[in-house]
Amino acid sequence: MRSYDEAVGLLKGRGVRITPQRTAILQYLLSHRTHPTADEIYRAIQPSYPNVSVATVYNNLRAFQEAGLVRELTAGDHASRFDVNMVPHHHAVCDRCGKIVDFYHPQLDGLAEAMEEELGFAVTEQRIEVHGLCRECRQRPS
Amino acid sequence: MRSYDEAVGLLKGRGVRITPQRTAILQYLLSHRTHPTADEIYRAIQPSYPNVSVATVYNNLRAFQEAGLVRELTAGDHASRFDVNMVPHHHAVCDRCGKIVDFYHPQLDGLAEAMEEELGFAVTEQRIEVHGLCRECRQRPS
DNA sequence: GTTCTTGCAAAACTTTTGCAGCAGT
DNA sequence: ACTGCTGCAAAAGTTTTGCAAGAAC
Repeated sequence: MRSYDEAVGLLKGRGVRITPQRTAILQYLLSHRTHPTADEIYRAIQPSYPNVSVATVYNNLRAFQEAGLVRELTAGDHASRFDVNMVPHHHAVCDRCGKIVDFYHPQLDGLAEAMEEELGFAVTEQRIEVHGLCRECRQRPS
Repeated sequence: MRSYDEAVGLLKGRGVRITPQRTAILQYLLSHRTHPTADEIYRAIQPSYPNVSVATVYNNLRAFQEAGLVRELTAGDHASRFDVNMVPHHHAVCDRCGKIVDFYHPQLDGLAEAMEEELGFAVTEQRIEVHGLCRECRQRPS
């Protein structure tokens, strides 16, 4: 998912109404590709929409998920994180600074087919997370 | 990690004391390779150890993690799950019955090296989760 | 004996829910 | 106008914490 218009088009196509709150959440997700938590989104849009509630953020993130617009991730801490990038990709989570870098590696293609053959498992989603230290944190003393 | 004795040896080697509660948790993990949640473990050992507290289960799962004996997973629901299998492997989560099947596929080897070269990222852990329907659930009507 | 662990209750935090009023289509 | 969304507060669920008493080494 790249542009706001594209995202709104998708939502409308699935019968999801466009409200100011949803616009705000969507804009935040699209302009901060940092895989924020629900609470981060809430605090970010709070100044401009002083009366959005946390519940609304959760409701809408779920609505977006059901529409196939975002996925829910987990970075190891105990709060879900959300990702609007629907192009297949994976995540490198830095365990020191918490940053999540998207990456793609062709080595991981074909896994779904292999699993279907070997285990009879019908894959609907791959969730590949690699943990470690990013380039910057490696060069910094602990 | 395969046997109880092996696990206890590792814990002792790291200065982790062996208590009845820890024994119970460990035995449960080793005999139920179902990647239970903290609460499942709590309820399972409750009859035999009527006064263990949930806090103790959490404390000990964390102690085990720090000793490198278990890893924390997430199956998409909002409770952490715990895994004693320290042999490199991945997880196929059935989104209908919740079962987690361990699997290993050589296609996933070498990923860490590739990431180090391309992104300068020092990988400490791979967390590969595939979601979908298991063989049994596919054959069952929804 | 020393130090780590337990157990309790309470707190902190994340996520969901019910429902009256409101807004998008 | 219809239907779905919002916002509030409250509930449900998960995880952490403080501390005195007890247990492992």
